Amino acid sequence: MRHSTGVSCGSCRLTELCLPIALSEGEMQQLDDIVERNRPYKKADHLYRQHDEFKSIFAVRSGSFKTYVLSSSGSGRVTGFYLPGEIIGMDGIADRTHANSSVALEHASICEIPFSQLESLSLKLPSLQHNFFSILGAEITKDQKIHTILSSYSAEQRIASFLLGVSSRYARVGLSPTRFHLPMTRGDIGEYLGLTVETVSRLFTALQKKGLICVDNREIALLEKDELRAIVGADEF
Amino acid sequence: MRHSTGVSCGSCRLTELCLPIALSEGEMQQLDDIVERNRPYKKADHLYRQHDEFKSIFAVRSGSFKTYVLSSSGSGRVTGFYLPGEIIGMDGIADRTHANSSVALEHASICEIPFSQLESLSLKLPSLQHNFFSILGAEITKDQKIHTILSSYSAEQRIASFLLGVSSRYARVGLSPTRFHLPMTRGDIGEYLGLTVETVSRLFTALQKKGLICVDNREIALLEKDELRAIVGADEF
DNA sequence: CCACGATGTTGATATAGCTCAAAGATTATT
DNA sequence: AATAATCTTTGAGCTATATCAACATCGTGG
Repeated sequence: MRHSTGVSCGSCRLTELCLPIALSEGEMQQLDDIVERNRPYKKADHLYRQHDEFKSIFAVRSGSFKTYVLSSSGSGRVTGFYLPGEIIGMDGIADRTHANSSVALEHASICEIPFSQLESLSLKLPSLQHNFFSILGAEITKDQKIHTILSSYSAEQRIASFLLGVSSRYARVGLSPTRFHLPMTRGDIGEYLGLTVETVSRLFTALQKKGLICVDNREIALLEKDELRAIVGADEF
Repeated sequence: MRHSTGVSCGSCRLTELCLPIALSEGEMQQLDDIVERNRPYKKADHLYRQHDEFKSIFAVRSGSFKTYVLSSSGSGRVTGFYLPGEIIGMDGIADRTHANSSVALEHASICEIPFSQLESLSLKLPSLQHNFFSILGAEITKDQKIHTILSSYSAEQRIASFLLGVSSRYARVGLSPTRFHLPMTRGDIGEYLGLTVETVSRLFTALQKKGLICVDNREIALLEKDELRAIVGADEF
């Protein structure tokens, strides 16, 4: 079901960060033809649910999403956050079934790219195939980095790393890397980082007391990025 | 540098688990032509190192590898183990530089697939492109599962999950899912699972005392798989 | 074949982060 | 605007796992 929005890849402000990087006019038009720009999503709307059949990947145009899995014991675990210019849904490629659920954290709009059509078009457009390989590779690199964070960082390092990560992701789409709004709850952050809500909250407070950040509910200012980097220690960011 | 081994994708026992799944004779021949079957690797030989230029992905033909990153503080963290029939090196696709180092845990042999040639050939062979997308997708799904394990499982659950995971990976290549040899040290397992060597060792002992496994140094027998599954709790394996 | 470094085990103690609890702040609903 | 629901913060005590230490075993190179 096509929703008329007047938006096209060519006119999208995120073109340079998304699938169409380095595509020619004509190529972009072909990609444009398979992209579906659905109705906007509102907070708590699901893009797909765990075990749903995998049909498409989704580019976040505005707003944000989280992905999560439910353990059989009921409590969920957040597996990722997706901001504008990022791609959701690659967890379904391998076995044609989504391994996560995906839900909007706020009003959001997406571009849906039917996977089978993306595959066909990738055979014709070498640049598109190349871009998509890169996007899959970037997802792998990102996931492995979180592996390292979860297996070896202290709670303070995790939070510092998380804030710096969000910062550079906002910077990527032209937003401020030092003042931003967190679309997710402390609980979501905790589930994502393997910490409890209480620990997340305490560390936000502690980092504020040290003067490294300024917290006003979900509004965050990074005051001393270098000191945050020093906490993380590694050669990242 | 080509090494003559008399081995081809067509004659490889792992064909059905590797890149060539569902390729025709002729297609497989074309893939075969770009695969390089290098000299065997011996224990502690590196396949590539962190920051090396990314040129190829590698299929493990025999033996095993681990991938790891070194934190600036010196101590490494293991990011993955690779057994026969599995693909290493996808951590370099996105930014053309390997994010991990990769080292043989024992005598091993691999098939090297130069990435640029794989890309070109994927444009011509839809099945190959499809397979490679699936392999990348599977890596993503696997990494996200570890995310969940590290962010929410107890030490005992991590070890049980790890053993069941290794079991099914050996089963996949036709080896016993109940009796197998672990190619990695307790320390490697600990780094991978975010635990200390001591905790890993203690849990092996504890699971043995409970009668769920039998441990003889690196030789493992899974005696009560169902109980191991019950420990993990989730709906996995 | 011996010796030495690497690996594995076990015990005692410390601590980072969890759990439980309760109250305050924000957001959603009627 | 009032009320309910969700989210956030803070405190006090607990526990799973880390740390430190000592010893046992394995396997590899001389």
